[in-house]
Amino acid sequence: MPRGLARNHEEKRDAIRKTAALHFAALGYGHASMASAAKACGVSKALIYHYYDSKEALLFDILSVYLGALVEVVETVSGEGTPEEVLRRLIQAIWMQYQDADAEHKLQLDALETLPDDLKRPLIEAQRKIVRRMGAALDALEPSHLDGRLREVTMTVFGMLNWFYMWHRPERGISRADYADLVTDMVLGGVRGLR
Amino acid sequence: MPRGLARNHEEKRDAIRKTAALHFAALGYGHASMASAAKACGVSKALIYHYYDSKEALLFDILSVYLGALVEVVETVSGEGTPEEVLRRLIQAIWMQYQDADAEHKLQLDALETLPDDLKRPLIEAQRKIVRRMGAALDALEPSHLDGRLREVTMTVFGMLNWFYMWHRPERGISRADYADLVTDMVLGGVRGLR
DNA sequence: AACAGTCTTGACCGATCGGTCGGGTTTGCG
DNA sequence: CGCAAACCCGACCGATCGGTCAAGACTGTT
Repeated sequence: MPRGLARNHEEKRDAIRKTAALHFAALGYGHASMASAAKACGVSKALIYHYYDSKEALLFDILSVYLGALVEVVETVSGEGTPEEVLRRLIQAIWMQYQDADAEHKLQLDALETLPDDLKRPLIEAQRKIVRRMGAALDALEPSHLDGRLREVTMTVFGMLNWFYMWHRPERGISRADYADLVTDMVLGGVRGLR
Repeated sequence: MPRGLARNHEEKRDAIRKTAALHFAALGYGHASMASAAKACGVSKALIYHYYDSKEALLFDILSVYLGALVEVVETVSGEGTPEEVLRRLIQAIWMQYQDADAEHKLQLDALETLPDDLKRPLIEAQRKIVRRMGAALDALEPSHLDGRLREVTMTVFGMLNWFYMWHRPERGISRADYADLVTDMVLGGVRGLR
């Protein structure tokens, strides 16, 4: 029984995953090739296939790691304090997790649909967990006020958050933390504004 | 000087543009091929190249027609009435224009960046016109209240609107018109909620 | 009727796609 | 040390990509 995995096996896999995510996000998953991704990673294409079975498997791993971390963060946000405080902490937590993961986030939006159903399913389930948590935090704000519109209101929140990377330029405009508070304030006021 | 364009030249071009937009949006622009688009249109690939110079030119025409119509609608919304009424009409107008253009809208989000700069520029300019109009409508709501945050608040509105197609299923949930009003109400309340 | 140019197609092009293969080098277990 | 498997690569594969071409059918102008 000679030789197991190299000590740095996981690190190298991590590096490929991260760099490939940046590359796929920059060029678009459909336009980016495995050859160009390999060049971006500074390794041969064959080496990527040593770590991953296929382009699809690589994409799945990128999204799976990203969404897994997001779910964990969301589910560990404490539920103490007023509903307003809980919502603010939840939005802040999601928002800080998005940081440094713009590529993975963008990839999730434009390439998740290209995965076959059996790979898509667990990722969708992770998204659902996150959405459910946000829905619960919103529902706690004004009992019975959001009846029948909880789903739609929840989605407006994710719309504000997910749209961010489409227009924000790091060098100008407000900080991420400030934007999270801005969104929280608008949601709090917006929910009260619903008649 | 024999023969000009066929009487139905424009109609056939329109049909190709519309069907290709649906096809590109369904498969993703990067994954969809001209051969598959041709099959979806029920014509040969060579015929598409009779009407369009390249895949890029086809994409540009799709986005150009779409954004052109959107700009026109946005710029003809009347400015009469209270600022709240103007905002509501503007959001309704954008929203109704999005209808039946989900494919073009989605395409704009995931493929615009793949165009070369000289083709991208006029489309970005069209987007800017729409954004400016929304910004002005928001700025009129609470003078001096949005100072320095107008850009970010404007983007939250487009986030709520643009995110819609990612989660909405036509057969369930609220109608488009109701969602437009929901967004308007949340924006009005949200802006007041900003401290 | 003759002709120029549109309309339409299937066959075809070089390039690139995702993926594989044979083989060289390295490394840990026996 | 010996050797099997991990690690790594250049070269290669069939398929498909965006795009072209030659040619037949059709049509409005002269």
